[in-house]
Amino acid sequence: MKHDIDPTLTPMGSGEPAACAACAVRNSSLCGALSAEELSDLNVISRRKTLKPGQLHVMEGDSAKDFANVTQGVAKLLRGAEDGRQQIVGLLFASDFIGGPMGIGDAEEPYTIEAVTPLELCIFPRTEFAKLLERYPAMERKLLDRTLSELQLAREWMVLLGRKTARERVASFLLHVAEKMQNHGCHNKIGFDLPLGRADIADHIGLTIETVSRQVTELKKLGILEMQGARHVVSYDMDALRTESGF
Amino acid sequence: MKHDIDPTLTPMGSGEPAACAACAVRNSSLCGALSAEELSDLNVISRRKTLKPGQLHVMEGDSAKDFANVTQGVAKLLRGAEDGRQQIVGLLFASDFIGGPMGIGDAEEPYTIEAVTPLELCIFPRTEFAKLLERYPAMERKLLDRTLSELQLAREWMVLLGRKTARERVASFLLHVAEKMQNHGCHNKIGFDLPLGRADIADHIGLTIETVSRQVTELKKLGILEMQGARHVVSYDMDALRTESGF
DNA sequence: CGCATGAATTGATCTGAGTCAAATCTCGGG
DNA sequence: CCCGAGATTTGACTCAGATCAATTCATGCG
Repeated sequence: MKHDIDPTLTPMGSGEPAACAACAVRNSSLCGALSAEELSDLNVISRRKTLKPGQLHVMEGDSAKDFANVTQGVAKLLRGAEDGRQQIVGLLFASDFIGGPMGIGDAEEPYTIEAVTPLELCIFPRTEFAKLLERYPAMERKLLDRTLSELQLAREWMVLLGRKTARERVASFLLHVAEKMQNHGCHNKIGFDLPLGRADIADHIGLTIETVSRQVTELKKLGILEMQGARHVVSYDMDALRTESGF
Repeated sequence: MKHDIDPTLTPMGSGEPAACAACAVRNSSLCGALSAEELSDLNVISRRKTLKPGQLHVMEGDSAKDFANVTQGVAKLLRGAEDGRQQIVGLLFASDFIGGPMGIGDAEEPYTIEAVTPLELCIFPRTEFAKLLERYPAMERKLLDRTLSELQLAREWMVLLGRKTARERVASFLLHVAEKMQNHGCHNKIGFDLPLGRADIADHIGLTIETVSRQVTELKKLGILEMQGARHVVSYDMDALRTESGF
């Protein structure tokens, strides 16, 4: 457990006037809905937060204090039971937005959010950000669009968890990560890194570590992919991987 | 397969000026965001659609033509594979809103929607409804809130599908339905009807018909509930049911 | 550069839920 | 009220994936 290490918080705002403008996810995140001038409204309320792998951003049950944007790295969204069983209900990549219940009043964090790689967040106090959403409908619309795609993804995952075999789950997971992580390669052959270890993969696709491992081995034997270390995947045939991923 | 029976479509609008005002889900649906006068904007574009159990409202892959409100009955939202496996990714009850991707352009229906009980929908043409959303931010906000709760529910279901045992799944499902269906009873003892048959329950919680049936039998043996016919549940101890439902 | 430690793989065995196959129940229609 | 089709339950057996138990591998550190 490395959960006790304190994350780093850096104020932005007036000191760095162009912080938002220079942001790596400026265009792909919610902020993309704002013009350069409007952006300064956001700039003044934002703070940067840096987390090391394993550190928690928020914990299930905490009172929700702010919204955030992921500017770098990968985080996992998880729900756990006392007995150790846990389910990763989502992964957060650069430009993803964090902000569960939108009501203005108090609210509880529905999930624990933990950094899986070094993580950089841009956080906004809850009430102030809510005001901005009201002022800039384009941003609220963008949030709605994103929420709808997350809903769709969650339901996709319900199909995976409810009806797919172990093989199909692993193949689907690899395809999902390949899409999200910048990868090199072309056509049918690409390489990419897994942000998660086997334990987290297992918790995301509803299997055990051992089963994940065995399925990866089988995909290697089928000549569909090759591992370079435990984290780097090279797929020789993405189409075949797609076939293995089921419907 | 009863899918070929045509549903009934009735125009509303000018002929029935007060149609919306008299609507059963007036206050609990999105429309609750509108004042009595504003409601007429909605009234003129809405049509009523009636489906019998088993009839489809839309099919996965169709081009999305409209949004809708459920005014009565229960529908299931499902995604299927060619080989017969299918997963119910959600249930729609009275006052739930139907409208997947919000973009103004063309879009595909992501799921098949099928009536499980006699169903009554209030449908709105896609583009016209989108315009109304822009005109009435309160309605758009309400849509965002609803979408967020659906996302939360979907993730809850991911936990069920990914980590819960058969017993826990059946108990969780019963609790979910008990909340959604109007039920009579008090305290710890309540009775309610299951809108779904065993096959649909199985497809919703990622089990087989037989396993669902066996788990229901066991819950009976434990004295937690009693069945009156296959569809009516009487639970003598909701707390015990909650315990069985796992985390 | 070797060593230690946690992560990943592999193997052997077990088991919860699936599959296949009958009963049995239920309920609408005649 | 009875009948029959479809839904549900029950039973016997199987199997995919879990569990338990060693290896083997990778990587960071002294």
